[in-house]
Amino acid sequence: MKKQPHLTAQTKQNLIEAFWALYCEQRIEKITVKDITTKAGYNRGTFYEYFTDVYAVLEEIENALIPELDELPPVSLPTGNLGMPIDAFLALYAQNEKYYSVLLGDKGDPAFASKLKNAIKPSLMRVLSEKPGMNLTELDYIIEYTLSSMIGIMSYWFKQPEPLPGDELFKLIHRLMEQGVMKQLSV
Amino acid sequence: MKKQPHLTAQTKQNLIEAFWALYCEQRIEKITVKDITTKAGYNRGTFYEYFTDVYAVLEEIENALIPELDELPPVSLPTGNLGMPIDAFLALYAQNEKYYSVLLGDKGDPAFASKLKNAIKPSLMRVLSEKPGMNLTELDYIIEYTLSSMIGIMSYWFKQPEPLPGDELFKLIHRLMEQGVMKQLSV
DNA sequence: TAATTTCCGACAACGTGTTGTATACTGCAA
DNA sequence: TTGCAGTATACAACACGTTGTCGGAAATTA
Repeated sequence: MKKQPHLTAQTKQNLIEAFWALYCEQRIEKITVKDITTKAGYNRGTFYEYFTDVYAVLEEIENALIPELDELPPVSLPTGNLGMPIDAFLALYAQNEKYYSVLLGDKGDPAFASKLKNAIKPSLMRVLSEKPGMNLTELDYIIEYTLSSMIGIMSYWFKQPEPLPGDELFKLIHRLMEQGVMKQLSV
Repeated sequence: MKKQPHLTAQTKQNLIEAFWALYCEQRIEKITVKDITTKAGYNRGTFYEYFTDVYAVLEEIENALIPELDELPPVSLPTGNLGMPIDAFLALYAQNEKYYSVLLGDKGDPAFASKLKNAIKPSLMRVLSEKPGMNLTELDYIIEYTLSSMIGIMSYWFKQPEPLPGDELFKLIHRLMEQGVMKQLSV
Protein backbone atom coordinates (compact mmCIF):
# COMPACT_ATOMS: atom_id res chain seq x y z
CA MET A 1 0.00 0.00 0.00
CA LYS A 2 1.17 3.42 -0.85
CA LYS A 3 1.58 6.25 1.48
CA GLN A 4 -0.97 8.98 1.36
CA PRO A 5 1.21 11.90 0.48
CA HIS A 6 -1.65 14.31 0.28
CA LEU A 7 -2.89 13.66 3.73
CA THR A 8 0.42 13.57 5.46
CA ALA A 9 1.73 16.58 3.62
CA GLN A 10 -1.38 18.41 4.70
CA THR A 11 -0.99 17.36 8.31
CA LYS A 12 2.62 18.42 8.33
CA GLN A 13 1.73 21.71 6.76
CA ASN A 14 -1.00 22.27 9.34
CA LEU A 15 1.50 21.66 12.12
CA ILE A 16 4.00 24.00 10.54
CA GLU A 17 1.42 26.73 10.17
CA ALA A 18 0.21 26.35 13.73
CA PHE A 19 3.80 26.56 14.89
CA TRP A 20 4.44 29.66 12.84
CA ALA A 21 1.38 31.44 14.17
CA LEU A 22 2.65 30.81 17.69
CA TYR A 23 6.23 31.70 16.80
CA CYS A 24 5.16 35.10 15.50
CA GLU A 25 3.85 35.95 18.93
CA GLN A 26 6.28 34.38 21.36
CA ARG A 27 9.77 33.05 21.79
CA ILE A 28 10.28 29.48 20.74
CA GLU A 29 11.12 28.28 24.25
CA LYS A 30 7.58 29.03 25.37
CA ILE A 31 6.00 27.00 22.58
CA THR A 32 4.99 23.50 23.63
CA VAL A 33 4.10 20.57 21.45
CA LYS A 34 0.70 20.66 23.05
CA ASP A 35 0.20 24.28 21.98
CA ILE A 36 0.98 23.39 18.41
CA THR A 37 -1.16 20.28 18.14
CA THR A 38 -4.09 21.86 19.93
CA LYS A 39 -4.01 24.80 17.54
CA ALA A 40 -3.72 22.49 14.55
CA GLY A 41 -6.37 20.11 15.90
CA TYR A 42 -4.32 16.96 16.43
CA ASN A 43 -3.29 14.72 19.23
CA ARG A 44 0.02 15.56 20.81
CA GLY A 45 1.50 12.23 19.82
CA THR A 46 0.86 12.91 16.16
CA PHE A 47 3.40 15.69 16.24
CA TYR A 48 6.18 13.19 16.81
CA GLU A 49 5.28 11.35 13.63
CA TYR A 50 6.48 14.39 11.71
CA PHE A 51 9.07 16.16 13.85
CA THR A 52 11.49 15.14 16.56
CA ASP A 53 10.85 18.28 18.59
CA VAL A 54 9.72 21.89 18.37
CA TYR A 55 13.09 23.08 17.09
CA ALA A 56 12.91 20.74 14.13
CA VAL A 57 9.88 22.66 12.87
CA LEU A 58 11.79 25.90 12.98
CA GLU A 59 14.73 24.33 11.22
CA GLU A 60 12.53 23.04 8.45
CA ILE A 61 11.06 26.48 7.93
CA GLU A 62 14.48 28.10 7.96
CA ASN A 63 15.97 25.69 5.46
CA ALA A 64 13.16 26.42 3.05
CA LEU A 65 14.05 30.11 3.33
CA ILE A 66 17.75 29.84 2.68
CA PRO A 67 18.13 30.76 -0.95
CA GLU A 68 19.49 28.07 -3.19
CA LEU A 69 22.50 28.87 -5.30
CA ASP A 70 20.44 29.36 -8.43
CA GLU A 71 18.00 31.73 -6.74
CA LEU A 72 20.78 33.89 -5.45
CA PRO A 73 20.90 37.51 -6.48
CA PRO A 74 23.00 38.11 -9.55
CA VAL A 75 26.26 39.63 -8.53
CA SER A 76 27.20 41.66 -11.53
CA LEU A 77 25.77 45.10 -11.91
CA PRO A 78 24.06 46.13 -15.15
CA THR A 79 26.93 48.49 -15.83
CA GLY A 80 29.33 45.58 -15.93
CA ASN A 81 31.07 46.91 -12.84
CA LEU A 82 31.29 44.73 -9.80
CA GLY A 83 29.47 45.58 -6.61
CA MET A 84 26.69 44.67 -4.25
CA PRO A 85 23.39 43.78 -5.91
CA ILE A 86 21.26 45.87 -3.61
CA ASP A 87 18.05 45.53 -5.56
CA ALA A 88 18.38 41.76 -5.60
CA PHE A 89 18.72 41.75 -1.81
CA LEU A 90 15.69 43.94 -1.44
CA ALA A 91 13.74 41.64 -3.72
CA LEU A 92 14.85 38.54 -1.85
CA TYR A 93 13.86 40.07 1.44
CA ALA A 94 10.54 41.41 0.21
CA GLN A 95 9.70 38.03 -1.30
CA ASN A 96 10.00 36.34 2.08
CA GLU A 97 9.14 39.33 4.21
CA LYS A 98 6.63 37.52 6.37
CA TYR A 99 9.23 35.02 7.56
CA TYR A 100 12.42 37.03 7.42
CA SER A 101 11.13 39.86 9.57
CA VAL A 102 10.19 37.43 12.33
CA LEU A 103 13.28 35.23 12.15
CA LEU A 104 15.58 38.23 12.07
CA GLY A 105 13.62 40.11 14.72
CA ASP A 106 13.99 40.35 18.48
CA LYS A 107 12.17 37.08 19.14
CA GLY A 108 13.74 35.32 16.21
CA ASP A 109 16.69 33.02 15.77
CA PRO A 110 20.15 34.57 16.08
CA ALA A 111 21.60 31.76 14.00
CA PHE A 112 19.38 32.53 11.03
CA ALA A 113 21.25 35.69 10.12
CA SER A 114 24.46 33.70 9.94
CA LYS A 115 22.84 31.00 7.85
CA LEU A 116 21.62 33.61 5.44
CA LYS A 117 24.96 35.35 5.22
CA ASN A 118 26.81 32.09 4.71
CA ALA A 119 24.44 31.10 1.92
CA ILE A 120 24.98 34.35 0.06
CA LYS A 121 28.63 34.89 0.78
CA PRO A 122 30.31 32.28 -1.45
CA SER A 123 28.85 33.55 -4.71
CA LEU A 124 29.71 37.11 -3.79
CA MET A 125 33.21 36.05 -2.88
CA ARG A 126 33.65 34.20 -6.13
CA VAL A 127 32.75 37.14 -8.30
CA LEU A 128 34.22 39.95 -6.27
CA SER A 129 37.54 38.24 -5.73
CA GLU A 130 38.16 38.65 -9.45
CA LYS A 131 39.11 42.23 -8.94
CA PRO A 132 42.88 42.41 -9.46
CA GLY A 133 44.86 42.89 -6.27
CA MET A 134 41.90 42.09 -4.05
CA ASN A 135 42.85 40.89 -0.57
CA LEU A 136 40.68 37.87 0.21
CA THR A 137 40.71 38.28 3.98
CA GLU A 138 39.74 41.88 3.62
CA LEU A 139 37.04 41.03 1.10
CA ASP A 140 35.59 38.58 3.57
CA TYR A 141 35.26 41.30 6.18
CA ILE A 142 33.83 43.73 3.67
CA ILE A 143 31.13 41.28 2.66
CA GLU A 144 30.33 40.53 6.27
CA TYR A 145 30.12 44.25 6.94
CA THR A 146 27.82 44.82 4.03
CA LEU A 147 25.50 41.88 4.62
CA SER A 148 25.17 42.87 8.27
CA SER A 149 24.14 46.38 7.38
CA MET A 150 21.74 45.15 4.71
CA ILE A 151 20.05 42.68 7.02
CA GLY A 152 20.02 45.22 9.83
CA ILE A 153 18.43 48.01 7.85
CA MET A 154 15.92 45.74 6.16
CA SER A 155 14.74 44.28 9.45
CA TYR A 156 14.46 47.75 10.85
CA TRP A 157 12.55 48.89 7.82
CA PHE A 158 9.95 46.15 8.14
CA LYS A 159 9.60 46.84 11.82
CA GLN A 160 8.62 50.46 11.33
CA PRO A 161 4.96 51.39 11.73
CA GLU A 162 5.29 53.82 8.79
CA PRO A 163 8.14 52.59 6.68
CA LEU A 164 10.01 54.70 4.18
CA PRO A 165 8.87 54.10 0.58
CA GLY A 166 10.86 51.30 -0.98
CA ASP A 167 12.52 53.37 -3.64
CA GLU A 168 13.70 55.94 -1.11
CA LEU A 169 15.26 53.23 1.00
CA PHE A 170 16.90 51.84 -2.09
CA LYS A 171 18.34 55.21 -2.99
CA LEU A 172 19.56 55.75 0.56
CA ILE A 173 21.31 52.39 0.74
CA HIS A 174 22.82 53.03 -2.64
CA ARG A 175 24.17 56.38 -1.51
CA LEU A 176 25.59 54.91 1.69
CA MET A 177 27.34 52.17 -0.22
CA GLU A 178 28.67 54.41 -2.96
CA GLN A 179 29.82 57.27 -0.79
CA GLY A 180 30.04 55.93 2.75
CA VAL A 181 28.11 56.96 5.84
CA MET A 182 30.51 59.66 6.94
CA LYS A 183 29.79 61.83 3.95
CA GLN A 184 26.11 61.82 4.89
CA LEU A 185 26.83 62.90 8.42
CA SER A 186 29.78 65.25 8.66
CA VAL A 187 29.42 68.91 7.95
CA MET B 1 18.66 41.24 62.59
CA LYS B 2 20.50 42.55 59.60
CA LYS B 3 20.65 40.90 56.30
CA GLN B 4 23.93 39.40 55.32
CA PRO B 5 24.58 41.24 52.13
CA HIS B 6 27.97 39.68 51.62
CA LEU B 7 26.66 36.20 51.73
CA THR B 8 23.64 36.77 49.57
CA ALA B 9 25.54 38.80 47.03
CA GLN B 10 28.07 36.01 46.82
CA THR B 11 25.40 33.38 46.34
CA LYS B 12 23.77 35.41 43.61
CA GLN B 13 27.10 35.93 41.93
CA ASN B 14 27.85 32.22 42.09
CA LEU B 15 24.55 31.46 40.42
CA ILE B 16 25.17 34.06 37.74
CA GLU B 17 28.60 32.67 37.01
CA ALA B 18 27.35 29.11 36.85
CA PHE B 19 24.65 30.25 34.46
CA TRP B 20 27.14 32.08 32.27
CA ALA B 21 29.44 29.08 32.04
CA LEU B 22 26.51 27.03 30.79
CA TYR B 23 25.24 29.78 28.51
CA CYS B 24 28.59 29.97 26.73
CA GLU B 25 28.20 26.37 25.70
CA GLN B 26 24.52 25.92 24.93
CA ARG B 27 21.31 27.70 24.05
CA ILE B 28 19.40 29.11 26.97
CA GLU B 29 16.40 26.85 26.49
CA LYS B 30 18.51 23.80 27.30
CA ILE B 31 19.68 25.24 30.60
CA THR B 32 17.70 24.00 33.59
CA VAL B 33 17.58 25.44 37.06
CA LYS B 34 18.99 22.17 38.26
CA ASP B 35 22.02 22.52 35.98
CA ILE B 36 22.75 25.95 37.38
CA THR B 37 22.36 25.11 41.04
CA THR B 38 24.26 21.86 40.76
CA LYS B 39 27.15 23.65 39.09
CA ALA B 40 27.07 26.39 41.71
CA GLY B 41 26.63 23.93 44.58
CA TYR B 42 23.18 24.87 45.87
CA ASN B 43 19.81 23.33 46.25
CA ARG B 44 17.46 23.94 43.39
CA GLY B 45 15.03 25.81 45.61
CA THR B 46 17.66 28.36 46.50
CA PHE B 47 17.69 29.60 42.93
CA TYR B 48 14.17 30.92 43.32
CA GLU B 49 15.22 33.11 46.23
CA TYR B 50 17.26 35.14 43.78
CA PHE B 51 15.63 34.83 40.37
CA THR B 52 12.16 34.13 39.08
CA ASP B 53 13.43 31.91 36.28
CA VAL B 54 16.40 31.18 34.04
CA TYR B 55 15.65 34.11 31.77
CA ALA B 56 15.86 36.56 34.64
CA VAL B 57 19.53 35.68 35.06
CA LEU B 58 20.23 36.50 31.45
CA GLU B 59 18.32 39.74 31.72
CA GLU B 60 20.32 40.79 34.74
CA ILE B 61 23.56 40.12 32.89
CA GLU B 62 22.36 41.98 29.82
CA ASN B 63 21.27 45.04 31.74
CA ALA B 64 24.69 45.31 33.32
CA LEU B 65 26.18 45.33 29.82
CA ILE B 66 24.03 48.05 28.31
CA PRO B 67 26.21 51.15 28.44
CA GLU B 68 24.91 53.97 30.60
CA LEU B 69 24.58 57.36 29.03
CA ASP B 70 27.76 58.60 30.62
CA GLU B 71 29.81 55.64 29.44
CA LEU B 72 28.67 56.06 25.88
CA PRO B 73 31.25 56.75 23.27
CA PRO B 74 31.80 60.42 22.60
CA VAL B 75 30.16 61.37 19.38
CA SER B 76 32.28 64.22 18.15
CA LEU B 77 35.41 63.41 16.24
CA PRO B 78 38.74 64.98 17.21
CA THR B 79 38.66 66.98 14.01
CA GLY B 80 35.53 68.72 15.16
CA ASN B 81 33.64 67.15 12.28
CA LEU B 82 30.67 64.99 13.05
CA GLY B 83 30.69 61.29 12.35
CA MET B 84 30.69 57.84 13.80
CA PRO B 85 33.09 57.30 16.69
CA ILE B 86 34.48 54.05 15.41
CA ASP B 87 37.30 53.76 17.92
CA ALA B 88 34.90 54.27 20.81
CA PHE B 89 32.74 51.42 19.53
CA LEU B 90 35.75 49.17 19.18
CA ALA B 91 36.79 50.05 22.73
CA LEU B 92 33.32 49.42 24.11
CA TYR B 93 33.16 46.05 22.40
CA ALA B 94 36.66 45.02 23.42
CA GLN B 95 35.97 46.00 27.01
CA ASN B 96 33.05 43.57 27.22
CA GLU B 97 34.27 41.14 24.60
CA LYS B 98 33.68 38.05 26.72
CA TYR B 99 29.99 38.77 27.05
CA TYR B 100 29.23 40.61 23.81
CA SER B 101 30.64 37.92 21.59
CA VAL B 102 28.39 35.30 23.18
CA LEU B 103 25.24 37.42 23.42
CA LEU B 104 25.60 38.61 19.84
CA GLY B 105 26.61 35.18 18.54
CA ASP B 106 24.60 32.36 17.04
CA LYS B 107 23.49 30.97 20.38
CA GLY B 108 22.95 34.40 21.89
CA ASP B 109 19.96 36.66 22.36
CA PRO B 110 18.56 38.33 19.24
CA ALA B 111 17.03 41.06 21.39
CA PHE B 112 20.39 42.09 22.80
CA ALA B 113 21.55 43.71 19.57
CA SER B 114 18.44 45.87 19.59
CA LYS B 115 18.92 46.79 23.22
CA LEU B 116 22.45 47.84 22.46
CA LYS B 117 21.48 49.86 19.41
CA ASN B 118 18.66 51.57 21.25
CA ALA B 119 20.98 52.53 24.08
CA ILE B 120 23.50 54.11 21.74
CA LYS B 121 21.16 55.63 19.21
CA PRO B 122 19.72 58.60 21.14
CA SER B 123 23.02 60.29 21.83
CA LEU B 124 24.10 59.79 18.23
CA MET B 125 20.81 61.20 17.05
CA ARG B 126 21.12 64.20 19.27
CA VAL B 127 24.51 65.22 18.00
CA LEU B 128 24.19 64.21 14.38
CA SER B 129 20.83 65.88 13.90
CA GLU B 130 22.58 69.22 14.35
CA LYS B 131 23.83 69.09 10.82
CA PRO B 132 21.83 71.70 8.92
CA GLY B 133 19.24 70.28 6.57
CA MET B 134 19.49 66.79 8.06
CA ASN B 135 16.42 64.63 7.50
CA LEU B 136 15.59 62.95 10.81
CA THR B 137 13.91 59.90 9.35
CA GLU B 138 16.82 59.35 7.06
CA LEU B 139 19.31 59.88 9.86
CA ASP B 140 17.53 57.21 11.85
CA TYR B 141 17.99 54.70 9.05
CA ILE B 142 21.61 55.72 8.57
CA ILE B 143 22.37 55.13 12.22
CA GLU B 144 20.59 51.79 12.17
CA TYR B 145 22.57 50.86 9.07
CA THR B 146 25.85 51.83 10.66
CA LEU B 147 25.27 50.21 14.03
CA SER B 148 24.21 47.00 12.32
CA SER B 149 27.36 46.85 10.28
CA MET B 150 29.52 47.69 13.31
CA ILE B 151 27.95 45.00 15.46
CA GLY B 152 28.03 42.54 12.59
CA ILE B 153 31.66 43.01 11.75
CA MET B 154 32.79 43.05 15.37
CA SER B 155 30.99 39.81 16.16
CA TYR B 156 32.47 38.27 13.07
CA TRP B 157 35.89 39.52 14.04
CA PHE B 158 35.77 37.92 17.47
CA LYS B 159 34.51 34.69 15.98
CA GLN B 160 37.50 34.26 13.70
CA PRO B 161 40.15 31.73 14.69
CA GLU B 162 42.87 34.10 13.45
CA PRO B 163 41.41 37.58 13.63
CA LEU B 164 42.73 40.52 11.69
CA PRO B 165 44.96 42.80 13.80
CA GLY B 166 42.86 45.43 15.54
CA ASP B 167 44.39 48.42 13.82
CA GLU B 168 43.86 46.89 10.40
CA LEU B 169 40.20 46.27 11.15
CA PHE B 170 39.94 49.85 12.39
CA LYS B 171 41.47 51.19 9.19
CA LEU B 172 39.22 49.00 7.08
CA ILE B 173 36.06 50.11 8.83
CA HIS B 174 37.19 53.69 8.57
CA ARG B 175 37.74 53.33 4.84
CA LEU B 176 34.36 51.68 4.35
CA MET B 177 32.61 54.44 6.23
CA GLU B 178 34.48 57.28 4.55
CA GLN B 179 34.32 55.98 1.00
CA GLY B 180 31.60 53.34 0.93
CA VAL B 181 31.84 49.66 0.14
CA MET B 182 31.37 49.98 -3.57
CA LYS B 183 34.61 51.82 -4.06
CA GLN B 184 36.42 48.90 -2.45
CA LEU B 185 34.80 46.39 -4.76
CA SER B 186 34.22 47.77 -8.21
CA VAL B 187 36.94 47.82 -10.78
C1' DT C 1 18.34 32.67 73.73
C1' DA C 2 15.39 34.79 70.30
C1' DA C 3 14.75 36.56 65.90
C1' DT C 4 15.65 36.35 61.24
C1' DT C 5 18.03 35.08 57.21
C1' DT C 6 19.62 31.57 54.17
C1' DC C 7 19.18 27.29 52.34
C1' DC C 8 17.03 22.74 51.72
C1' DG C 9 13.60 18.66 50.82
C1' DA C 10 9.16 17.52 49.30
C1' DC C 11 4.93 18.35 46.60
C1' DA C 12 1.66 18.96 42.77
C1' DA C 13 1.34 20.34 38.16
C1' DC C 14 3.00 20.27 33.67
C1' DG C 15 5.72 19.04 29.43
C1' DT C 16 8.37 15.44 27.02
C1' DG C 17 9.10 11.52 24.13
C1' DT C 18 7.73 6.65 23.55
C1' DT C 19 4.90 2.64 22.93
C1' DG C 20 0.96 0.01 21.98
C1' DT C 21 -3.63 0.33 19.78
C1' DA C 22 -7.75 1.73 17.13
C1' DT C 23 -9.42 3.77 12.93
C1' DA C 24 -9.45 4.70 8.08
C1' DC C 25 -7.75 4.23 3.79
C1' DT C 26 -5.82 1.62 -0.43
C1' DG C 27 -5.02 -2.08 -3.61
C1' DC C 28 -6.27 -6.43 -5.07
C1' DA C 29 -9.01 -10.57 -5.79
C1' DA C 30 -13.37 -12.51 -6.46
C1' DT D 1 -18.60 -3.70 -7.67
C1' DT D 2 -17.76 -5.73 -3.31
C1' DG D 3 -15.12 -7.56 0.45
C1' DC D 4 -10.80 -8.36 2.64
C1' DA D 5 -6.09 -7.79 4.08
C1' DG D 6 -2.42 -4.81 4.97
C1' DT D 7 -0.67 -0.55 6.19
C1' DA D 8 -0.58 4.31 7.07
C1' DT D 9 -2.31 7.69 10.19
C1' DA D 10 -3.77 9.42 14.43
C1' DC D 11 -4.64 8.68 19.25
C1' DA D 12 -4.42 7.49 24.53
C1' DA D 13 -1.67 6.19 28.18
C1' DC D 14 2.90 5.65 30.30
C1' DA D 15 7.27 6.79 32.80
C1' DC D 16 10.28 10.35 33.45
C1' DG D 17 12.22 14.95 34.10
C1' DT D 18 11.52 20.03 35.12
C1' DT D 19 9.04 23.73 37.18
C1' DG D 20 7.68 26.78 40.83
C1' DT D 21 6.11 26.75 45.68
C1' DC D 22 5.61 25.28 50.01
C1' DG D 23 7.03 24.61 55.22
C1' DG D 24 10.88 23.69 57.95
C1' DA D 25 15.88 23.14 59.33
C1' DA D 26 20.40 25.19 59.96
C1' DA D 27 23.15 29.14 60.54
C1' DT D 28 23.99 33.74 61.90
C1' DT D 29 23.59 37.96 64.73
C1' DA D 30 22.46 40.80 68.80
